[in-house]
Amino acid sequence: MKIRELSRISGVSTATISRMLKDPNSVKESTRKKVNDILKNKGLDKDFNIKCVKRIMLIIPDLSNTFYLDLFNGIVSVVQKNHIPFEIYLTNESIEEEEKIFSRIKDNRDMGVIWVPASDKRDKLPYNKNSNIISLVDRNLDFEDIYIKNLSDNFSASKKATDLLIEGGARNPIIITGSLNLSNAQERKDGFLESIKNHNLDNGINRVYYGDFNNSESGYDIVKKLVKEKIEFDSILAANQILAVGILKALKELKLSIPNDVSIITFDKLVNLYSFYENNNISEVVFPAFDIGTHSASILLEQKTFNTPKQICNYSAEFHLKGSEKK
Amino acid sequence: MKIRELSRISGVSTATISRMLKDPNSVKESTRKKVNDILKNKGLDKDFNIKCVKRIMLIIPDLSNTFYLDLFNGIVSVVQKNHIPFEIYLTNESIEEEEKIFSRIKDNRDMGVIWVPASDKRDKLPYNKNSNIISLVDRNLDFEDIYIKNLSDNFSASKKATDLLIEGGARNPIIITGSLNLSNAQERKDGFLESIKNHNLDNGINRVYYGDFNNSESGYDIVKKLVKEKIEFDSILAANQILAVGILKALKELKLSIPNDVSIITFDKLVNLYSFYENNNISEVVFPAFDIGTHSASILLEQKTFNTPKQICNYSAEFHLKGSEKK
DNA sequence: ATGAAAGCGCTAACAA
DNA sequence: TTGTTAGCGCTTTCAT
Repeated sequence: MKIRELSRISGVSTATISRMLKDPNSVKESTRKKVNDILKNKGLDKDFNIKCVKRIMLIIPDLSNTFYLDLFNGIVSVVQKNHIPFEIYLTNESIEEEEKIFSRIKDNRDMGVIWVPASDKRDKLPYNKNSNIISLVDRNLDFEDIYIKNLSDNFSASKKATDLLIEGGARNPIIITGSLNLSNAQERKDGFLESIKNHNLDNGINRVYYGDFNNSESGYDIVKKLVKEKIEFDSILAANQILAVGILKALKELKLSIPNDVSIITFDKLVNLYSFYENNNISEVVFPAFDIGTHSASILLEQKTFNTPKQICNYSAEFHLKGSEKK
Repeated sequence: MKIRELSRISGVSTATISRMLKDPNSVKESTRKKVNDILKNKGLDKDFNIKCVKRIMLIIPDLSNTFYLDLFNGIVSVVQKNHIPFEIYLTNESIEEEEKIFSRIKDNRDMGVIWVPASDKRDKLPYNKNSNIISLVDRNLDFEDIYIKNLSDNFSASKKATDLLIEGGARNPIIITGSLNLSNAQERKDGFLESIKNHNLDNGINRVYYGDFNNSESGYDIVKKLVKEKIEFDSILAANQILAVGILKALKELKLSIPNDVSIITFDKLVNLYSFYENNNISEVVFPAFDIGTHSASILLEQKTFNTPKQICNYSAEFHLKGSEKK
């Protein structure tokens, strides 16, 4: 099926059809409807993609943690069902790599991009908002030009997790979070501090320790150092899965029991293949990564124009409570 | 830069350039060289892709195990360096899904496909060999028309692993492998049996047990059942990582010590994030997944024609010996 | 906002 | 194997 044929059966000129396929908004609503109805009735949707976004690209730091892998699988489930070409690029948290990737697609106006930014630290966006439709995921950026955001409500989740720890008997909780370059780490810290304040606990800011979201050893080192320097704590909020692994190892070596000596909640799923082997009873704060993936992809496919209104979606965490939060 | 311009500066007609870009072999070597030299000298390689494969697609069951994830990362490292569009599709081991994906790309002659087949059980190939260039990975298929294969030498690796177990003192080794629908499972069984035969151990075929490569519980159940039914064994070759996890859990619950009561080697890396937390001293048979990924991608990008000669690459395993194989 | 018509860039047919 | 030429399909221009 060619434009000329569609023009013939719809009584609309080839030029108008051509315009419509490139940018639906450049054609009057009634004309568009006429052509679309014909496409639907004759089942020609496959020949002519009338959507604004005809393929999707995922730009993401890596696929090394379960959140990203679930996110990826969610996206795949949508693109595969809709027969949408799907590309993936890894930035390895490098802004330069990210810019290279964006520069290569700047002329592909039919490309929708699902983007997990490499870092929050940047002066400008790496793309032109008139070239690509972007669906931001997981890490927030403070630019006016980002219209679609799929974010985790880290602040509320962290606040609630801390509430649970304190209501579970913690008198002296701490948080071990990641670099403040990451909005996640920042927001999880802020939610923690909010709960601390609400419960009238003192020394809020002194309860915050900074590790590395990509390095278990940093969590391990922090716990070991605290104990060595006799800095007291009776409860830990681990701000991600990778830190939690190091923290748990340190607690084990120090023979501190969970939850009696130290209660704990961690962000992210600790479970994976090995959960079959190793029972773990650590309470988790889990964001619906798969759903975030399906939604961030679907919302791109629904776009009919570049002039999209702001669509900011905040996902709430699920709490998988297994007892480790209660003394 | 357009064909017309290249035609002008090279003194070759637009038609010939067009032909050359579509299939380099349709143009005389000297003419091709003349045009290619101009492209190189003027740095126009970016405008005209003179390769046969202009983009790469990975068709793979899933990304849930470390072998596939490493393979994926190897491929990504190549496509990203070469600025090659890269798509990925998951089949979830469904041949129907696989056929759908192939049918959608059958007219994209510039697409190179890296393919991990969903299953060995099939009557015909799901693609036309004149439409796409395929690089088969990990699972073998017995069709004449597959010219590029990147396979693991499962037979030799399994034979050597079994040799190590027996030389380490095993008198009564068994293998727990996967469904015979998978060439991996098949070949690992055959390598095991070869070693058994070479060492003049009896009852070869009775030493083989079949679990499910995707289900740890099957490995767990087999070990439990063997002990319950008092079927003796003093050594296990676990034919993949997922089975190994279940096997290890069963051995732990049965209080069978490794390697004294039962020596063991497993295929695939057991290490992952949790290796930081959980020390494991299990010997592993590991294929170079990352390298297989880079090679299977590179070999596609090097193709200059559809009439490619057979290129079958067999990768040897690395043995990460940690003592669990020696009694 | 639309259609007629010209234009663009690539490909296929054909002849040498 | 190559160039000429006609053609195809889509886009852009321009006039209304």
